Amino acid sequence: MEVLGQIEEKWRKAWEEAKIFEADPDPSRKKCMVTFPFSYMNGPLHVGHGFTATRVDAYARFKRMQGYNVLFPWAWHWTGETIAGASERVKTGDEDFIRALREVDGVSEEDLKKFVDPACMASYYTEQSREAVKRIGFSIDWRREFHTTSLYPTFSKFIEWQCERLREKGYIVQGTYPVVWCPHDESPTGDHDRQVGEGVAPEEYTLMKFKMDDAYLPAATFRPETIYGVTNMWIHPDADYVKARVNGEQWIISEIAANKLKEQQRKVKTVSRFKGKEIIGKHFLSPLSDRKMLILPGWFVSPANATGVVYSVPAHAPYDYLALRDLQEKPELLKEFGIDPDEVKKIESISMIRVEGFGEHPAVELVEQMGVKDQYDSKAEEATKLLYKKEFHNGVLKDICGDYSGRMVYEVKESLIRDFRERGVSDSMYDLPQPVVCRCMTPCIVKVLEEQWFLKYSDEAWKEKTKEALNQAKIYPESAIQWFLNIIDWLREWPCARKTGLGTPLPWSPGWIVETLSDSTVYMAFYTINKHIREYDIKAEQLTEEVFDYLFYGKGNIKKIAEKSHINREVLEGMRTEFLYWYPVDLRISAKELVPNHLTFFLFQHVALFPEYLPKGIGVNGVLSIEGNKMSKSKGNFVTLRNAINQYGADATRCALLLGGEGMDDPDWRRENVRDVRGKIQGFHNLANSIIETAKEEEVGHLEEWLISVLQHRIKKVTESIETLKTRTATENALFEVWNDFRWYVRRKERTDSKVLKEALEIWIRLLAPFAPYICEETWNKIGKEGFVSLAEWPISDEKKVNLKAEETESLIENVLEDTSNILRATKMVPKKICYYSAASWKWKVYLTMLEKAISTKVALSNLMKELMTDPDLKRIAEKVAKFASQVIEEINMMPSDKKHRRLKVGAVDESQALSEAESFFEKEFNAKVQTYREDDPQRHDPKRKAESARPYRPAIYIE
RNA sequence: GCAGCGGUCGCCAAGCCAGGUCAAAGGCGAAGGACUCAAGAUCCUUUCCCGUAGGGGUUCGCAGGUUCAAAUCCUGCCCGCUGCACCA
Repeated sequence: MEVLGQIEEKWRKAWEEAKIFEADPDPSRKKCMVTFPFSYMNGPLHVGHGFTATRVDAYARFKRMQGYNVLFPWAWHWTGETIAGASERVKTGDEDFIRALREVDGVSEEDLKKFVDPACMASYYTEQSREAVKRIGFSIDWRREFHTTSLYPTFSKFIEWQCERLREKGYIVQGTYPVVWCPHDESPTGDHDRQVGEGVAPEEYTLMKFKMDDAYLPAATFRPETIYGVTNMWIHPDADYVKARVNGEQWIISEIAANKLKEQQRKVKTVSRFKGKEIIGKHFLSPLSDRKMLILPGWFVSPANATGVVYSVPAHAPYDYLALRDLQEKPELLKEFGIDPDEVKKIESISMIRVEGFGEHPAVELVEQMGVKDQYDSKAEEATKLLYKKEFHNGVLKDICGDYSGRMVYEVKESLIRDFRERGVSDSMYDLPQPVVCRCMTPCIVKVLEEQWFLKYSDEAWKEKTKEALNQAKIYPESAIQWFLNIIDWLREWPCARKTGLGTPLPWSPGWIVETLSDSTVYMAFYTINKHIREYDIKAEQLTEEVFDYLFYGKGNIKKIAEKSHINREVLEGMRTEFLYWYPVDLRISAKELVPNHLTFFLFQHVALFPEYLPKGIGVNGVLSIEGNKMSKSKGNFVTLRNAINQYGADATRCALLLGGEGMDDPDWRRENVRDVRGKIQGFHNLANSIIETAKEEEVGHLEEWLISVLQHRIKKVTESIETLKTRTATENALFEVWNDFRWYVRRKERTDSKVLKEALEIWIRLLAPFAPYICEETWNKIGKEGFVSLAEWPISDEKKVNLKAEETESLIENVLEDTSNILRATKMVPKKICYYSAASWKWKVYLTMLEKAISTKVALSNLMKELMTDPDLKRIAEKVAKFASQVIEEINMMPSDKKHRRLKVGAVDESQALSEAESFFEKEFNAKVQTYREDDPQRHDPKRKAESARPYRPAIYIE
């Protein structure tokens, strides 16, 4: 381990000194720009990042070896609320959080003190992570590195330019929408920022406006269609209500509701304050029929829910029925409100929805059926939900429902809400169906956020073009394409600015900061020019819109731009060249969780801003788990990249990650596996060394031909796999399959001193280099090659070196080995002597004839025999021929066509020679004397007359 | 609920799109053996069941279907994982 560690350190330094990963434009070479989404610096990089990034790096290294001019840049994401929030938690002394920083991230006390400044925190993790990225051996051009936010002013200028261009094209618009809002943080509260209420979103209630004296009772409901069945009103007798002027009208609502409405763009002025009981017993009018009805006490009513005013439809709402029944059965409850019990008794349910499986009054039936006791019974909630669902999907509105009579509820719901609104009989308000509490422990409300900035991902034309962009790109794996298409359709306006957190202020609206998923979409273009910005120390002020327009669009007069910006003309041209050379992005890879947001935004924004430079490839991979569990700091199974490298080394970490999985499957990080892979790396090193040290034998025999031949297939497989980002398959082949080839060779040959073996090793090292670059660099050097393997030429599969005969002969030997062992196992014999009999040459003649026929048609025995009998030699032994043919006919008909072609091409194999040559091998394997004969050798030793059962590729076997 | 991915011989994981080479790659684990004074490393064998001659039987989430032939194609079902928006 110690040795491997030193090797890695040595080569990392060598790469750095030789600057081999610094890539500059070179028109004579094809370019390849690969990227990994910059990671968010609220913590150290972990092995999950490592997984995706290693895929990028393996591809980069592969392409570099293929001769491409490869650029793999790197940057850090600091934008957003999270770092600011984390820093805040340090400031306020959140013990759990601080413990995690100490224990998981290994932050020292001294550094911890600095974390009260979010920039220091981000900077700390950036330093740490850069170190890890270097040590794992990613082939990065560090000259282009940066981090986001206004703390990196030149990048901020780029974001400003991006926003301006988007707005100019009409892709950034303003809108007013309701959000879940934390009054303390003064910002929207996303799902992950919540202590309570995951998944809860603002819902719009319809408020039916019932007239009462000089005011309205705006009763809240999700089912305004039930207005036709209203019988009374519910008010909580003990809750606080107000009469308030709301946008010019007098409303009677709960006090809580009045406060809520203030946040929803309503002018609310409280006129008077009172307990609910004060209006109970009064009468009000239905907005549709002028029917006079009674306000009754409803203890189930929550003043915290919507307006705290509820109208009653006992025929269709279990709560309403229950509450009414309670009052009718216990008239004493009415006493304190001075209501005449007879008037309440006279209230009858009004049936207005017909629904299959129920009679006139579904709510009544359901309550009886489920045995709900009263309005306080928890089963009432259940019954309500059930009935709502039923009536919505299957309910038909009855004749008393005016224009909507005879229609299905779900059909008319939307237009009904709109109609009521237009006729002025209803209004609406937002509220949360369940409580939401922010992480800062403040209960959240709904706020209608005014004039927020949105990216207009709802734009149909934009969507269409984005689909085209997707279409022209290579997506790995292909199964992700459909997902992307769905996401493109599904996206709507995306809020692209926030009020708080780190980031770049919107240039035209400084109170707003560009949000994280919006400043991370086209920044790859910034890599191309940041090299110069850093080299020539170009200041943010110099990076005007005109400069960017020139660099990215070639717009404007360069002379004037150079003068105005005080950037050298040559420098500007160099930057322009650099952009033109590197763009578009050839490959971007991320975990699949970014498909519904970042990766799709990445496409959208390139369509908008760089339509000539659309991304060429996108890779999506699974999400890494740790020992089968989701990785998380609180679970204590958080594995940082740094720790992984410390424990197992870079090469082992890389290979273990790559071997974990490909496609969209979730790979799993297992200590056992990594440890083992580390052993393999060590083993490779040892084997390579022994081959290098002993190579001297010049002779090229059958086994050498075989090894070089099979290696050609491995080259092809690895090349194709990595090209299509099947990184697991690629690594598996480069590491294990090639290893097995070498192992078989050594086992058969019983020596490792062939020069061909060393040649084969040269191929192997190169095949493995993208995955385990350090150990390959070391062995490449040891084998005596000049230069870095990182820059060596990728092996090319050479058809001419494929030797089918050698391969088929070798597979013959393997078959014989296997068959012999099988016999030994079945008979439980300990062999003293083994005899092999190779098939007679007439059998080969028949066999090959059959193969040839089988290429085009299914071979029938009768036709075949007719043809064979035209050959006088065969005719003489017709009986034997017929017997043999019938034995192999099934095998031949079942044989897949490429195998038929192979064997035909190879023709007759000299099995006798092959077997004789392998005699000593078999003797060693079975620890017995081995003799080989031809089937028709008259001198053969064959007491059990086995020889005649010999078939091509299937010699007969006799064991004593 | 909507959408995406998946369910393979102890575990991880290929194969499935282009049906026969599939009892089904590779890795791990396990058992046995070689080497060694010993341990480790390495190498070999076995690892669904049966079998005294290279063979046979039962398998690829479940149930059907298509086909000479299905892990692979079709239909229905069951079970996991992930995403679903003001947020990285």
